[in-house]
Amino acid sequence: MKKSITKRVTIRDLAQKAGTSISAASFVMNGSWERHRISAETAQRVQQAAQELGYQPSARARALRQGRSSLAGMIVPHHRNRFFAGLTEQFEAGARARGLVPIIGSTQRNPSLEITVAETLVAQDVEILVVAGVYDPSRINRLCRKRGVRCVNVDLPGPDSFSVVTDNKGGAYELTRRLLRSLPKDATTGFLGGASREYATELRLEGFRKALNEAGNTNNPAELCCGYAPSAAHDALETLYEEAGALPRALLINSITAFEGLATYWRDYPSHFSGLRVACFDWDPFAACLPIDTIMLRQDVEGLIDTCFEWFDAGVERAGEIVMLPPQITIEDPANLTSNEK
Amino acid sequence: MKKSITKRVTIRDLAQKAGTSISAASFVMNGSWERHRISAETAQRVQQAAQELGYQPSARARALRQGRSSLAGMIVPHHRNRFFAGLTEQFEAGARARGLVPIIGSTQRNPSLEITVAETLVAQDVEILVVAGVYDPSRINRLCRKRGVRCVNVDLPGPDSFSVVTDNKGGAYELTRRLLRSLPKDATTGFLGGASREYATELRLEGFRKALNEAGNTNNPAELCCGYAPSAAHDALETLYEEAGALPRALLINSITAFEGLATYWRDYPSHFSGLRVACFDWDPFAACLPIDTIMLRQDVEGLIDTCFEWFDAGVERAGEIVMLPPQITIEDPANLTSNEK
DNA sequence: CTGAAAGCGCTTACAG
DNA sequence: CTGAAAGCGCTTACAG
Repeated sequence: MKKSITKRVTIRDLAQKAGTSISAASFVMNGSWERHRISAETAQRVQQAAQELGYQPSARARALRQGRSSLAGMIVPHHRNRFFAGLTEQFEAGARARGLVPIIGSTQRNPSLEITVAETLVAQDVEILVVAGVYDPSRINRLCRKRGVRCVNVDLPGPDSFSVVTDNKGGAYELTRRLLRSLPKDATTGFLGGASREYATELRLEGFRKALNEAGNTNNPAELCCGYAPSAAHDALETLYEEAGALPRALLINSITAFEGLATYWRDYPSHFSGLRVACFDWDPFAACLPIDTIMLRQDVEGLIDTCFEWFDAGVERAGEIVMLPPQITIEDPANLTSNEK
Repeated sequence: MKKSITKRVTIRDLAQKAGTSISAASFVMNGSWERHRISAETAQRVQQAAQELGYQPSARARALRQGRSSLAGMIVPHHRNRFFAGLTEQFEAGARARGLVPIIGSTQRNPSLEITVAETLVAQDVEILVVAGVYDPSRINRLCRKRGVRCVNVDLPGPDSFSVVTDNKGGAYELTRRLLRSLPKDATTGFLGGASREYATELRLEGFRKALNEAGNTNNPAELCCGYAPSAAHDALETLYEEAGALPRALLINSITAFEGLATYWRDYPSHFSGLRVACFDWDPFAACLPIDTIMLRQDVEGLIDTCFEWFDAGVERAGEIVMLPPQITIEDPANLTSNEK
């Protein structure tokens, strides 16, 4: 005995109202009625009835029957910067272009939330899972494999799935080279943010050191891998200043969140920045407006996601393979990048 | 070049492996086995088998059977600023706390995408739909009503659903009052961004004008409702400067995206800003570091979303009712605080 | 051209 | 205590 207030309009109601069989109604609703030689007049009646009833098929019932969910899942740490916001928006667009409904879960860099979110997405039978910026992609990769979900890593690669990443070493190398231009050969330098022993940070450090070597800079750089929190970056700068009596002439900032700490430090002590050049491995429109001598790099957000979908479309697994994308643009004028803002 | 054909593990496989009936397996899997007097030994066997098989129930099959999807939907324009990023993160947390899987769709302020996204969410049978920053909430509200989906508007209210919004008029009034402090009584003023005839913009304009009136400022303010695009705000400032020969002494910026345009304009012409005070109806950490004399307001993102869920939990419809929340914090750039207050 | 029927993977009232 | 069976709302091969 059902006693729901608004009872769902089902395909049965639709068929009844249109005076057709259920299958005819189904064929009309998903556009295959001509192929099934339903008469135009019948199709018309069904569409009319659907209109009047406000009928819309249940995506879940359809998915269950068809064995495919039409859902596309993605995991990111959060949405609070342009890199992740760009990834998720591109992901949404790519998913919709393929008739998939995007589901994005954020994990706040919390390892246990990561696995929980992955499990809920897998339980929804997502057809693809894009994993970005998690603590341990392998666990998620294996979970997906077990459940037959196609999984791809972005930003941080893993041995158990196909991965697509930015050329961290090359990008950091190029940034550092530009940073050192027009500075004295043995200028003091520093690297701020990220976590040592972490994939991206290590590679960026390598690129940073390589550029220093090539420039013949023999000064020991300050390497401050203080994590991603803005406050930690702020404090690291403060300590550095107190110990050395000055900030380094050239600073490579590893991630926009660390740059946030630098911005607040700059606001507190603008005079400490005179003659100082900064480069940042990421981009933000407001950050680019600060009157700090800064070069910003923008990762190829669109390319990263597009590559994931191309891999998905091709249907070939390529587990363990890593595609590396060059950072797209080195930004000195952010004005041309804000055009897609509304 | 191989595609693994992993057949889905169903509850039937689980029951078979554990040597129990399907219903027993089901009871064990969703934790109600004690209530159904399944022996501990049987439960143990089922859990063991589930572990070995990597069995996880299909959320969609369960949803279909139970008549509830455990999905929570939200619509936002995009994720590229702290206001919307904050809303979606709070929404995710609230949904997960209730055992719901969050699905967030962004629409890039495109009216036809808005309705498409709403339809896909409704087709997924979301149990609640939170609508923020769309062009026309009413259409979506009606769609939901027809399909029995509980719908709530955030930011922009509508007559057909419960709505929760920031106190736009009060916030703008307060911002403007602070803006005018220590400025001459008849200082030139301006309002930049948003769209005239739009709900939030009109109310903020009202608050702005009210504060001007109270201050006895009889100067005609420049009201530039140029939309939300940073480039439009930038151009509006440029035009204003050319026409008037100077920017107004006090500027209220309606939304952080318009402030982005102001930031780029400031970068191009910092000298135009001397003696100028700015207030912004939104907040961004980098924007707050710019050396512009700025007061920023932060909407109560947490409160807005929490109120939605409280309404959802209560189960009462309250269509047409509007709950208004005061902006939570007024953030002032500490760099500029020394001369003023605190 | 159209309809009756099986079945996707679950849950749960009911019978044993 | 446990199992057989109905049914959620669809799709589609198959029979008529």
